[in-house]
Amino acid sequence: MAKPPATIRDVARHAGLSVASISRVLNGHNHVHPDTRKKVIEAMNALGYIPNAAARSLSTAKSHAIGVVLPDLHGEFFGEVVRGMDKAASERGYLLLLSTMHADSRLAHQAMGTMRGRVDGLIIMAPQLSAEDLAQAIPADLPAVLINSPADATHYNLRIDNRGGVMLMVRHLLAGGRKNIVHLAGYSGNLDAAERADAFREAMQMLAPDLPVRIVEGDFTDASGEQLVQQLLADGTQFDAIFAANDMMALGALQTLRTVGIEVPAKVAVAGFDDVPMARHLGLSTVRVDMAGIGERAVRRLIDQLEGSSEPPALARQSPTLVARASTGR
Amino acid sequence: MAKPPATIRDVARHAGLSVASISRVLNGHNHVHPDTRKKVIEAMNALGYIPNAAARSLSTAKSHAIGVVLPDLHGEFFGEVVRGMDKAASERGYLLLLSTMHADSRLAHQAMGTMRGRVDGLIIMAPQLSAEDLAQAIPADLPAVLINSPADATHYNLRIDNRGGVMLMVRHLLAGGRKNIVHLAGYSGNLDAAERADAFREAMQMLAPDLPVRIVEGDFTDASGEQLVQQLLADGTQFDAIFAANDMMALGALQTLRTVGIEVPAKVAVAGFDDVPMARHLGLSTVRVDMAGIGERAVRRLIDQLEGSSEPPALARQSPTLVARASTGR
DNA sequence: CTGAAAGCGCTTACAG
DNA sequence: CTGAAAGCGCTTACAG
Repeated sequence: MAKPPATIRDVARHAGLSVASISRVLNGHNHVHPDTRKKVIEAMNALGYIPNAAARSLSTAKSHAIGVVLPDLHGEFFGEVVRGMDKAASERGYLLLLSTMHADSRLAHQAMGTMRGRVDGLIIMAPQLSAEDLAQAIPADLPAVLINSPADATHYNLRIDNRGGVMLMVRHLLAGGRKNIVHLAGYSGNLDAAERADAFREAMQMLAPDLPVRIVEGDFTDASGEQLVQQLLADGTQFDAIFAANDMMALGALQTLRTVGIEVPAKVAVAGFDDVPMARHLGLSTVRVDMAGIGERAVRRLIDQLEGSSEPPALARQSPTLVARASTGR
Repeated sequence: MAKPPATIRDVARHAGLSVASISRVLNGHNHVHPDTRKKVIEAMNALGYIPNAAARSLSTAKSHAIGVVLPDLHGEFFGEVVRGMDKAASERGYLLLLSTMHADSRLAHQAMGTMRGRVDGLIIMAPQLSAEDLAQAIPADLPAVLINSPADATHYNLRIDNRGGVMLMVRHLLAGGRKNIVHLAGYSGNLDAAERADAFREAMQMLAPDLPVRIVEGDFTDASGEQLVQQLLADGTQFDAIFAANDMMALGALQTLRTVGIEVPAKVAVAGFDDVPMARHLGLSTVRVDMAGIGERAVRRLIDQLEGSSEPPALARQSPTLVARASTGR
């Protein structure tokens, strides 16, 4: 508010040098005499000089900022993934420009448009967009890395290794002696839900070909988990394990089982996917996805790309881990 | 990657006008002939023109970006508060530059320094910093709005109305006929913990002057909630209600009570503060704070300040609401 | 209502 | 190793 901030010219004047020299030490160039460097640094400190980022960007055509476009993430995930991104970005001297995006693809387009010209690249998480809408929304001239988004031949896409995670849990349930496992799937429009259901089928086929494979579809809410299990009971379906496509549905299942007095894990084992904090609290076995790790990897990869050490686009998978708790055994 | 993006000169050439005219319609200035405006818009569309944000910032000395400095927020809070901020910011045409900050005050300083020159103002949430460290870390020339931070005469500070929230819950517990309420406080270094404990004392004094006031100190973790209640039981303390300073401690309390077979709410009512998702699931009564609302208000207020309609700095409070569930009565 | 031109604060060949 | 100068792409008085 008081005096206008010092510019590079003020520093040059103060140090008795040219602006070019100031710029050189600012950017860590070689070919600067140690004495000169010292004088410059003193002058900068004396004036409390901070380079103007806009001027810098205009000159270099680089913003050193990364745009992050995320959906309306529920629960912890938002915080976790952003934390990972922030870590990776700040380590490499980048700043994060954030925009949450709603399911509407027009808004997605708009969100990315606003960022264009202000960021060097984009990280996009758009599980709810179609491949076409997504392709349309990404500005053609901006490097981008995708997270949990529909396939796309031109961008690096980081996804959860759903197959691996499901395999871990199915193996765990079978090892516990379960014979009749029912999978509560998420709603079919969701990429991860679909992959988990497919993976369940495959895992059963592979690990226990003569056991029955049952899949019923819910919508990722606890209410649907409750309902689905009520339905199974009403139908007289035999089962000794419930493997839900996410923790919320698993919690719903637990709720119903408790209500009707079916012991967990004695009679029925229950497992989820995600490892929300509640899972630990309720002793729910689950599959943990390292969201912070995904955020970190995505940013690292984007920066590598921006700075030239890029490899061809690919589909990478973040491996989940098994978290065994009381709900699947003692 | 292909051709370099169009500049304002390209648009001017394409439209057969001067760059000044392009700029005028871009900025919605009056005194532009409708025909001219039309030509400009056509040219912009034809070239897919997007103004260069850096050049704009350099000219206007405004970035239309807001820096957000948040601590390592646990759980949902991070996502919720950012969502609120993003909403308010995008409504007014601002972008959010995000940086998470760790407890270390040097890092706080650094985080804010990086933002300086790239943002028009700052939103800072620094519950863990001392007033001095905070004052030191905020660049003097940047407008800033504080959230849940130590008092400061020069900035608007938005905090949770802990008194109001505690009052609601104490009134609720008393209305349920509880006579011996024990408050599980958070660790004393925390601002909100201290306010909640004080507020508890005051509320009891005011609403039920002849009932005993008991406060024991924990540290906001569920483990400390478990421990504290075990201790109360071991000491033979009489109580028919536990009001914890946050939900995690309340969950710990529930855990201990269940373990030893004390019925909730028949024998002991349990209440928390925050309304984490788990609270709903476990039927825990609590006090809900609208974090998204806080984020929204903070951003609105900062933008008002940036755009001139500022009022003097003040301490504002976001009112919580009572969420009564099974743990405090039927 | 429109255009020519200066200026915002940097970076970077180009000379020296 | 250092400096003078052009240029990045806008905005905005200043004339007309």
